[in-house]
Amino acid sequence: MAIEIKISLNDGIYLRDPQDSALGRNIIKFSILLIEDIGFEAFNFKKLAQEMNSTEASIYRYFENKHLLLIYLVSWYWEWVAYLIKINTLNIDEPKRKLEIIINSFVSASVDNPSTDFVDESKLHSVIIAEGMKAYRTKEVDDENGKGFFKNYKQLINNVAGVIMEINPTFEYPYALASNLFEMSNNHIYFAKHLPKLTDIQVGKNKYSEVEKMLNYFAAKLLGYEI
Amino acid sequence: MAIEIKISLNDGIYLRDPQDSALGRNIIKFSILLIEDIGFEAFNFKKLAQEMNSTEASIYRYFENKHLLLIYLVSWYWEWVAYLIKINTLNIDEPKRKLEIIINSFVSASVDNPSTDFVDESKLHSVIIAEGMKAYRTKEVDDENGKGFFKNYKQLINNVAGVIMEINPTFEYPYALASNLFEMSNNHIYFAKHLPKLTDIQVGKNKYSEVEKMLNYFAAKLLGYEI
DNA sequence: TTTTAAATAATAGTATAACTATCATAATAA
DNA sequence: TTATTATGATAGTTATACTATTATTTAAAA
Repeated sequence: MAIEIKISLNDGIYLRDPQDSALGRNIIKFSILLIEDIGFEAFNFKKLAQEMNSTEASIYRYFENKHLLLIYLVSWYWEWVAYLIKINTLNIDEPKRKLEIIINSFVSASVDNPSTDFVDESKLHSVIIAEGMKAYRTKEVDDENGKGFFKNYKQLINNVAGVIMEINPTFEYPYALASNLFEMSNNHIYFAKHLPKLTDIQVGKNKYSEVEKMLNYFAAKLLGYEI
Repeated sequence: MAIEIKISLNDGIYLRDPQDSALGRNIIKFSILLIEDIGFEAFNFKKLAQEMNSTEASIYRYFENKHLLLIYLVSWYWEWVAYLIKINTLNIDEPKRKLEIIINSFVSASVDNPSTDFVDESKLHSVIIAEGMKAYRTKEVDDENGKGFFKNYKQLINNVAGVIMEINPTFEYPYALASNLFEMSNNHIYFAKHLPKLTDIQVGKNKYSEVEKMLNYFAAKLLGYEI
């Protein structure tokens, strides 16, 4: 029996909570698959409706537009990573070990760890790597940030920054390092796949161990400890 | 008298070279202003035509679509930064000092250093910070990379990686550090302006000295030297 | 169980975006 | 001066991003 987690997200993002109905869950499920397949620019609600045997109008009852659907997916991902970090660091006291687990969670949020049957975390991770930043690189960012749409991300970074400060209380850039580790993780997986001249690491199919090693190295050097 | 630099960009990006005509230069000039103003998603050729008192059809004779125009702007920016780095490191031998100049160029490519009268480098920098990554986070990236559309970026990173290897020949991630310094620079300027909880630094109006300080600190720590 | 309400489907319609085509006119080059 | 090319003016096509309406199914309440 699968444990069902109800992920808690800002209800301003959606018109009707997609977790509460079969149609809603289908929207999430198929949007991840379709965005991964054709990319966010080519993705639209008409194609999504076709893919899931529903109608455009039905999808519009859940999300105002595809931009807000992307924010939903991205928020889901952030919550999912936060959850992974939480359960995997529950019994850990050593902050350096905690950061190692955090980095592992950034890199391998993909693997073998399903939260629900309708979200394929591995594909969601692919979507985040390729499209995630488009959720907050828009002219609406200030308005949407004011509405709390990005609080999951800020919360996640806040938690990571806390661990960084535990490791080295005099380090001047805990928040910047935290967000950079997350962004760098996604960036360099993307670079390795598409623009390899921009990185030194290589990745295999869902094998991101070199990225993990690099992030651990960066963190250790910056915070002044040996791995 | 202003020195006119003809920037050399991959001619697959455009249909007709915008540098070669008044209309073309206007397209570049006004697209920067308009994208900065309304954002890339809301930007289109019809609005651009209105803004510059021309027609949609005329603009389409220069660029296939707005995506390729963005690639053009981004490539211009990369070339511009590379040029800045080149002239400012001409007489510098010390690689640490070179990296300092590189970081300064990433951060303040904006200020007081016009290359041409039709490109406002400061506004272009703003556009790159907010929209730059959208040029290469698309489903077409592999195809376009194959056509050489991103070679300006790869070249720039290659040069920076060269300096990094001069400083520390045993450092394992010269390309990743180079691209990360560039991406981090734009990211944290953006974060400081729009999502300040994701960073530790603050920025003023075109005053990015804290970003510069942070990047210098990161570089020094990672490469093992004192600033 | 029926009746009522709510969710979804089916269909149609509008406005705008993203182009393409055609022809006239202006500027430039041969 | 004529031929060529660039631009402008205008119109048209297809696709996207929605909104509206009504019918039908499903679920909840009485």
